[in-house]
Amino acid sequence: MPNQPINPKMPRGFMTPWVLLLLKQWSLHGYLIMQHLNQMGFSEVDHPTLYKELRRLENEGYVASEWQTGDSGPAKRVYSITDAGEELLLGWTEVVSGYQRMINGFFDLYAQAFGFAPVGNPDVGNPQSENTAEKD
Amino acid sequence: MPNQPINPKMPRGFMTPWVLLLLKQWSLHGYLIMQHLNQMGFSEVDHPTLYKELRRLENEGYVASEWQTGDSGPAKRVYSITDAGEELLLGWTEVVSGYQRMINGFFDLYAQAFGFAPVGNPDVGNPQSENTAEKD
DNA sequence: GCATCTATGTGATAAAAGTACATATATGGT
DNA sequence: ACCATATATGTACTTTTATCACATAGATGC
Repeated sequence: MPNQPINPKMPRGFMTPWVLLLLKQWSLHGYLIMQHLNQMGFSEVDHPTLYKELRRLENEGYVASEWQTGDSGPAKRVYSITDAGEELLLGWTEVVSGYQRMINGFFDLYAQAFGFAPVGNPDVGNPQSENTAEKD
Repeated sequence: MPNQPINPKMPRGFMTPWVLLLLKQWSLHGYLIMQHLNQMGFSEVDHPTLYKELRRLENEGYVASEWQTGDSGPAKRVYSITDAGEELLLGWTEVVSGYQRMINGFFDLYAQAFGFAPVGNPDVGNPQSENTAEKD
């Protein structure tokens, strides 16, 4: 395993549909969104990146926020999705479907190139022994 | 469908594993790699981005290139993967598996939020009529 | 009193991507 | 002969994006 150069940075454009979908399901503040994203596999979301993205989405009318004081701890800016945001989410969902097809294509080619699917990938039956590779 | 703000740009870090995998399977020059990537779903790969990425991968020893003159048309810089590149590909494959899990998580949450999977998504059986949504 | 967790933000810098420009071979059309 | 287009690769500049460091503040545990 190479240890240095892999930087699986999730770009803002990759994060957006997840944020919109989370806000479709729940009303959340930034800190909670960050924790949800981490749970869903986003490695170490940079919090300024997320807060700036939320601000941008709000400026463009896709989410709305209001301060939640009252309860314990520091004030929370709670976001909820708008109608425009739900529409945007539908468009982004098609994009994520495209990502999914690309990833399926990756593992198809992987199986072609190596003769078997990588360990842990549910795509193919992972023989690992009955190696029917036919590389030329 | 929103028409303006969705930018499904594939970042370089997203493109890398596909490039390495293509070069694991074949020796290709940049122009052909670009066409393969387009076929695999990368929308409009920016050619300077790809050429710079190939140059970077070569500088870091993950691919090697040699000029192919001789045949018709302009000279082609044909790339092939190195041993280090194959190792890197294995690392990236795990990352792509992570992407896959994230996308599966997206569609799971989508089904939760909307009560059904989006049209065209193979994840769930797409009832679309027997809508058993249980949104609170 | 101090560290840590929660919670949100700003400002400066560094990295990355996109745009425009540039070159060259080859082919097909007018 | 000239032009447009497809192939094929590249550089330079600008803009966008992301990261890092810094900053604040309430609450809890030691």
